[in-house]
Amino acid sequence: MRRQVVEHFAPLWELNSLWATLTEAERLEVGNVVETISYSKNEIIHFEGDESRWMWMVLRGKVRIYKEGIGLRQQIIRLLKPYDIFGYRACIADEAYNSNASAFEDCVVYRIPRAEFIRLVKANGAFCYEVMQIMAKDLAISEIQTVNLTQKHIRGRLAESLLALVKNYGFEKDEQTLAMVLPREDLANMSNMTTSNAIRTLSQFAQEGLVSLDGKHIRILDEKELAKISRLG
Amino acid sequence: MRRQVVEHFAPLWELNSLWATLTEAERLEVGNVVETISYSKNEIIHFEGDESRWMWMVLRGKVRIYKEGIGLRQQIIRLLKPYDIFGYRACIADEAYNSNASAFEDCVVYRIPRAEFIRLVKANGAFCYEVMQIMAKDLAISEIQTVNLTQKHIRGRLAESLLALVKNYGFEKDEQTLAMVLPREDLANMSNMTTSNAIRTLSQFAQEGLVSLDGKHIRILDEKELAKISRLG
DNA sequence: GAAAAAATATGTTAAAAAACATTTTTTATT
DNA sequence: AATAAAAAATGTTTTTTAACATATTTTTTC
Repeated sequence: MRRQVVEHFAPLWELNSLWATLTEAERLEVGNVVETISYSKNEIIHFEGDESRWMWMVLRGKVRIYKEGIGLRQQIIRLLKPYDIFGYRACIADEAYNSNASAFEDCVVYRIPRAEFIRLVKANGAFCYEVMQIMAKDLAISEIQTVNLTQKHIRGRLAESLLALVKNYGFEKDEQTLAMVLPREDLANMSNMTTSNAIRTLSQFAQEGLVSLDGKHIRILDEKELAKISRLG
Repeated sequence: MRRQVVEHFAPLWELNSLWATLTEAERLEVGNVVETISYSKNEIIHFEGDESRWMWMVLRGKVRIYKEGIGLRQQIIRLLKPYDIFGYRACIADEAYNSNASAFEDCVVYRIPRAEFIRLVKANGAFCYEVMQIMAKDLAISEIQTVNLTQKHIRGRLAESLLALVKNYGFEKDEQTLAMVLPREDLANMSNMTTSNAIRTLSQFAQEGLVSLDGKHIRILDEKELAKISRLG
C-alpha cells in the first residue's frame, strides 16, 4: 500500500546536480511541499491519462514507465533507478501523463506539486537548463528506441535490451552478473516481443554461450558478440 | 544547391510565439547572426552524427527528419512545416544531431549558431520555457510513435500516418484532399513498412472507399473509419 | 517528343514472429 | 511440507509482412 514515509532521507539538493541548482530560499520552499511516499512492488504510481499533479523522483528502488497499446500489450519506455525523475514531461507540456508508472520493486519516491515544479523552472534558469538537458537525453533515447524496436529482429532487440540494462544498472561484484533482476515478461515488454519469444531467445543466447542463466539472474558472458547482434539487427 | 538567400523574409520574432519572447537587445543580437539558406528538393540539410553547430527553423517548404537504421532503411521521425524548429535537441544535449534532415521540397530555412541559441536559452526564461514546451510535445509524440509503430499492424500504421498528415497539414479547399503531396516511399518510411506494402495497402483503402487516389494526391473520404482502423491496430 | 528513369501496381514466395498448447520448474501460500 | 499459483521452457501452427519478381504508368531528361 501507498503510505507516507517517516524514515529520513537526505534532502533533494544533496542528491543530484538537478536539485543542487536551487537557491536557499527555493530549498526551503521545496522542503515544505515535497512528499515522501513508498509503494510496494507492482503498485501503480500514476496512470496514463491522470492529470499531471506532481513531478516525481525515485529515492529508493526501481520504477517502471510503460505504455499500454493494442490489446493491453505493454511497452516499457524506461526503467528508472534512484535519483531519476519522471512525470516532469507532462507537467511541462501541461498535459495528462502519457504513460503509466509502477513500482518495479518496493520503492520510495519524492513528489513535488506541479505548480511548485513549474515555478522553479520559470524562476531558476540553472534548474530549468538541467531539466531541459534531461529531457533532451530522454528524447534522443526515445527516437533511437523507435528505430531499434521497429527495424531490428528479435535477437537484435533482445541483445539491445540486455546491453541497455548493463548500461543502466551495471554488474554485480563479479563484473558479469547483471545488477538487475527482472522477469522475462519485463524483458519482453522492453523488447517488443512476446514473453515466450523472450524466454526462447534468451535460452538460445545461453546455448550460444553469450549469457548464462541462473533463474532470474543473467550473466553477460560475451558483451562484444551481443553488441554485434544488436548492431546488425 | 545550398545558397544564401537575398530575398527578404519577416524577422524571426514576427513569426511565432517562440521568437516573440526575445527582448529588443536579443532581437538585435539574433538578427546579426541568423542566416537564411535555401535547399533544393531532397538536399541534405544535416546528417546524423554531424556536430550540432546550429539550431534551425523552417521558413518555407517542408523538411523531413529521419533516421537510418538497419540496411539504410529510413524511419521518418517528423515532417516539418514553416516555423517548425529542428536541431534544437542536439544543441541542448550538446550532442551530435541524432537524425538526418533533408529538404522534402525546395525550401528556405533560418539557422542560428548553437552558442547563440544556448545563450538565449540560459538568459531568457520565457524563451527557455517555450523551447521546453516544444520539446515536451516532441517527446510525447515520439513515445506514442514507438507504440504505434511496434504494436499496430500495417493497416493501422498506414491509417495512423494518413491521420497524422491530416492533422499536420490539413486539407485543400475541397476539405478532402490532403494538403500534402508525398511519394508512397515517404508514406512507407513514416509507417514502418516497405514501399510495396504502403502502395498495396493504400490501394486497398481506395477499394474500400476510405480514400481516393489521383496520382500522389490523396483524398480522405472516411476519416472516421480510418480512425477506427488506426485505433484497433 | 522519344528514350530512359523513376514510381506505382500487383502477384508470389519466404521469413519472421505471434498465437496457441503443453510441460516443467520455481515461487508463494497455507 | 503440501498445495496452489506463477513463471519459465519448449514445441507446433498460423498470421503477418518482408522479399522478390514483373508489369504498367508516370515523370524526367535529352
